[in-house]
Parts: sequence; structure tokens; C-alpha cells
Amino acid sequence: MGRSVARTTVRSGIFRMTQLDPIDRRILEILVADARIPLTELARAVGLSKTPVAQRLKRLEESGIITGYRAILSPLKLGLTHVTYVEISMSDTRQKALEEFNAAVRLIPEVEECYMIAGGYDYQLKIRSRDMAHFRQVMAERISTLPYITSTSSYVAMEAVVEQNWTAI
Amino acid sequence: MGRSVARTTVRSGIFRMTQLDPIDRRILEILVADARIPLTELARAVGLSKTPVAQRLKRLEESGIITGYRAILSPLKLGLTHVTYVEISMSDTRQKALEEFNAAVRLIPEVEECYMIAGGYDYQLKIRSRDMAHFRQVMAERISTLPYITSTSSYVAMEAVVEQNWTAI
DNA sequence: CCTGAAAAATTATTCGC
DNA sequence: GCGAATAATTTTTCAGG
Repeated sequence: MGRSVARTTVRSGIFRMTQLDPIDRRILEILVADARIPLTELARAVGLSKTPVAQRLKRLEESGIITGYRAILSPLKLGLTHVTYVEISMSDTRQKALEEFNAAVRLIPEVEECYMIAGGYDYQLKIRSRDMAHFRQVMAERISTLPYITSTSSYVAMEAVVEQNWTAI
Repeated sequence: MGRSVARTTVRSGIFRMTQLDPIDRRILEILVADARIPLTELARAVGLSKTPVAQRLKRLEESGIITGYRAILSPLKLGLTHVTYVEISMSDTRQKALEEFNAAVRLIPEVEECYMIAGGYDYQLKIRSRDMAHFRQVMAERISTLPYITSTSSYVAMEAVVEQNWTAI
């Protein structure tokens, strides 16, 4: 079969910051760029035979370094290019309130990212939507009704300069 | 073969916001959760035979909706859990300056995300690093030397509540 | 811990309906 | 779009260094 999707270019230089075995690191770099590469090709690319590469791969998966394999989609083609960051301040930052908030946030499909932040506000959400109208709807119906919110500030993204995607929680 | 990686759970409700054919949407949902599912299984999951599913898949790939397939890694296991958002203000926001800045940002592996923002500041960067020391090094050596910067503010993430990953530029 | 080749299993493609 | 037959690819195993 000739795979009809080009290998995604991934800026994987970050892996150099890691204390992995160099061959494991190379395996990860290749797999992050092309999750469907056959073992045969992968082995050739790292300069070993299939047996040790299969072992290494299995170890990387079972140790949880590789958490899965995903298709990567084009937001442009899906009509989901509108990105907004929402900063949220909380009225209650005790553990129970935060956990309640976290659980509620995780139910909103438009939330692509949510971090608790140290500093001026409490949470930062990245919202992906079709357009401004869709974003406003998400804000009105899902975000502003989250528990313990006191205020929000929204910042609309005008251009995506870098969007990297190889991490999982 | 028993694949030893569990299918990643992906909150793919966002695809409902899309005007795709329901079967194509289902195919995407499955592939975003498990890029390595065999055609046979995929066909069974969507309730069609292999032939039409192979055609649909090819169409989704060739139309650019699916841009690639990636392994997803654990930042925790890699020791890359330190996330910081950096807001940047620019001294020059003319097109040429912005393009120069964009090109320079794309060379920094620790930059996981970079958007041009409408509002109080000009860019927001998401930096992934090993720890605070590593982050400070990135700031000192890579970020603060970017062209046309006037000021930066950094916000450290204390907890990852949602990290979604299915998009590509 | 790695090699190389044989064997086994799985997966994709084709084609008539 | 279906299903079976065919073809191709891929993974696993194993003897040997």
C-alpha cells in the first residue's frame, strides 16, 4: 500500500532535552512524525534489525512514554480555525471548588486546553470554534456558567504561528 | 497482534460542530482516538464494508482533512511537564517585522504553541520545558532575543486540566 | 543486546454482483 | 455499497553470534 498522507513535519528538537537513550529518542521522533510507519521501515531508519526495535517499541508503549496514536486533522478543512484564549478568575480556590471546576471544564468539547495558572488570574482556557458567533455561544452557554467564576477576559487569536501536537496528559 | 497501547480517549464532541457526513465524522473520531486501527476493524465500527471505508479514508487523506498520524507521548514520562505562557509585546507590528518574528519563533523547539493575539499584547507563546531552570534558560537565550520584542510577561501553569491534541496548522 | 531469515499472521486490494 | 478471493505487507519467532 502506498500511504497517501505525507509524513507530518514535527519540530521534535524538544526531545533532545530528554535523557532517553538516543535510539529510543530517534524512534520517538520518527513515530511522532508518522505513527503508521511499519516496523521494517522504522528498524531501517534507526539502523537496527526488527527484533530490537520491536522490543524497544514495546517497552516505550508499556512504560507509558507512548500513550497512543492519533490522526491529526486540519482545523482549516474542518472549519474550526477560530481560537480564543479565555482567562478566568475564581471566587473560591479551595481544592474542592477547583476539582468541581476542572470536572465541568472537561465536559466542554470546544475547550482544547485548560491550565491552572499561577499569577494574576486562575485558569487559562483555549477555545476552538467555527467563528465568533460560535465562540460567543460557547461563552454564554458553557463557560460563563462554570462554577465559582468571578470574571473572564477573552483574547482572540489572529494567526496560528506554531501549533505543536505530540503531548498527552 | 495485540496492540499494547490502549486507545486514547479523545473528547471529540467538537466534530459535531462540523458539517461532515456522519460516517466520515465517525471515521475521524475513531482515527483520532486510534490512528493504527486496521481498515477491517474501522469498517466494522462504522457499519460498512471495507471497500467504501477505504474510499472514504483515501478521500479524507487526499482532501487534507487528515494531515497525518502521530504518536502521542507523555510529558510526565519525558520529564517535560513545566508549561509556561509568555505574553509578548512588539515594538513593530508591520508585516515584515511580524514575519521575521514568526520565522524566529518557529526555530525554538520549546515553543509548543504561538498565536498572534488581538488585544492587550501581541503574541502568546506556550513554552514546554523540564523545569523552571530550563524555562529560564529558554527565556534568556531564545525568547528574549527574538526580534522586535519590547516586553514579556510569563505565567506558569500549575496544573494541566485539559490538553487536547488532534489539530495541525 | 543484536542479526538475519523463515514462518505465521494480519491487512489491503480487487472484482463480480 | 457488499463479500469473497487474491495479493501484498507486516509481525513474530528462532537459531546463532
